[in-house]
Amino acid sequence: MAIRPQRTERRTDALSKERIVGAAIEILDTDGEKALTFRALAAHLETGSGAIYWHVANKDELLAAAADGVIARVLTAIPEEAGPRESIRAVASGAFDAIDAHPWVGTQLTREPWQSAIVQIFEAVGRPLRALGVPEGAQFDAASALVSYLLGLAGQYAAGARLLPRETDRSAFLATVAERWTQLDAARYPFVRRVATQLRDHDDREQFLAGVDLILDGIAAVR
Amino acid sequence: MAIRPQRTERRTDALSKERIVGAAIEILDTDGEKALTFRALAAHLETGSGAIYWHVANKDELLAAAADGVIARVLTAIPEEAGPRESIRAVASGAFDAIDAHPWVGTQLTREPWQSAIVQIFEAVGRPLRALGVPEGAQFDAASALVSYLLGLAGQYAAGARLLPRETDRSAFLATVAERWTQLDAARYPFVRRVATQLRDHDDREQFLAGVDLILDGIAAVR
DNA sequence: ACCTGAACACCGTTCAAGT
DNA sequence: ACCTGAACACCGTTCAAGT
Repeated sequence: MAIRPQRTERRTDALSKERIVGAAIEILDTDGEKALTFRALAAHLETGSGAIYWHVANKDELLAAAADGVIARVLTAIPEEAGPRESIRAVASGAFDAIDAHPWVGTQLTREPWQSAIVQIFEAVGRPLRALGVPEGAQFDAASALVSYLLGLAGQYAAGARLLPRETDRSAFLATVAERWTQLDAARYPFVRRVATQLRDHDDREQFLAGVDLILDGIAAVR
Repeated sequence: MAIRPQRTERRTDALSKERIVGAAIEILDTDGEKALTFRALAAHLETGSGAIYWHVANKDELLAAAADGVIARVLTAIPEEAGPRESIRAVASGAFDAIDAHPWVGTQLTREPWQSAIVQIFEAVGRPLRALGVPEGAQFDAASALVSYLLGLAGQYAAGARLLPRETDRSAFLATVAERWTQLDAARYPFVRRVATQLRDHDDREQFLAGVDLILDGIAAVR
């Protein structure tokens, strides 16, 4: 209702790590992992490719910062008040949704285990373990198992997205793989053939959370 | 004791997919992932880089074939007579050892979930589930969880190896990361700080198998 | 049918030169 | 201090030309 005064548009032309990372995320989201090059990024920011190196050490740092930004946003959105088990499930499903929305995050997370995004996830998954009654000595293994599982699925999911540029949807992709599974040698691959139809019809998110529950059940069993 | 006759060295000069994959594995093992280029491979095989494309579609296929070869060898070495749980543990530790010996396998496995090596692992891990008493409807999720976990760890392990060219050993690397963890903000990272010393002192293989047991316990609990 | 190796179309990164 | 953009040192892949 109020007529806003002509804003004296603050110039944001100056390069900064934030602007660079933001532009990188934009390119990754809209055009995919392969599209992020320093040349494309420089064009997007209307600068020279060398300028980026003034603010960012190299491409690894750029990708790590981009993944860190996405994950940090997801983790801060998780309510703290929930019980420990719900809290861990919330972290896991938050991470899943982030990777679903930004498949390149899945690729990046599996590239450097010591990067900030991983440490954040490790903390968020590990902290509730004490309240869950897991003995001190078992918490490190338990948190590592959860994080490894999450990263494994993240990697597979990202690989799928890397294959499908945009056209095919995931269910068509799964149907193709399932079809291939049914044609495997019956003597060598009885199990794979048997579950091929389940591959075709399953829901990724549900299956991911089923795995988290499996691990949580295992953790509870040890306790 | 017996004096072997002068062997009439069979000429194996002709290129073939096997020879190419064998040479690729050799380069990957001795010089690391980055060293495998078509130029290096061609030099190793004393041919032109274009010749390789007559036998192999592209680099993805080459890497998949290399990983497939390593994994197939590991899986056939596993005794069938063991109980279902021991069988799954044997597959997991076999895969771990293969990735430990050839870290590039870890990278490759996480790149294409539909590749032959993954299907082999999926089969080897899924087949014993029936004998374990897991209901038909739960076997797909259980096998997927085990494979995702394995791939997650494989990726992390490979990333570590990618970082350390050759000099530093893994324990020094873990000590460095652990040291960084102890310097994190106490309010935001209480858990990570608490387990930092465990990171430094833990055994990767033991922790990996602890995770497998955790998942197997979870699977047993559901049953 | 299979091999050769120059050429093409890219990369990430560096660095002298500018402002 | 920060930016420019050509240049460097690579890649994977293609393809005309050979045998």
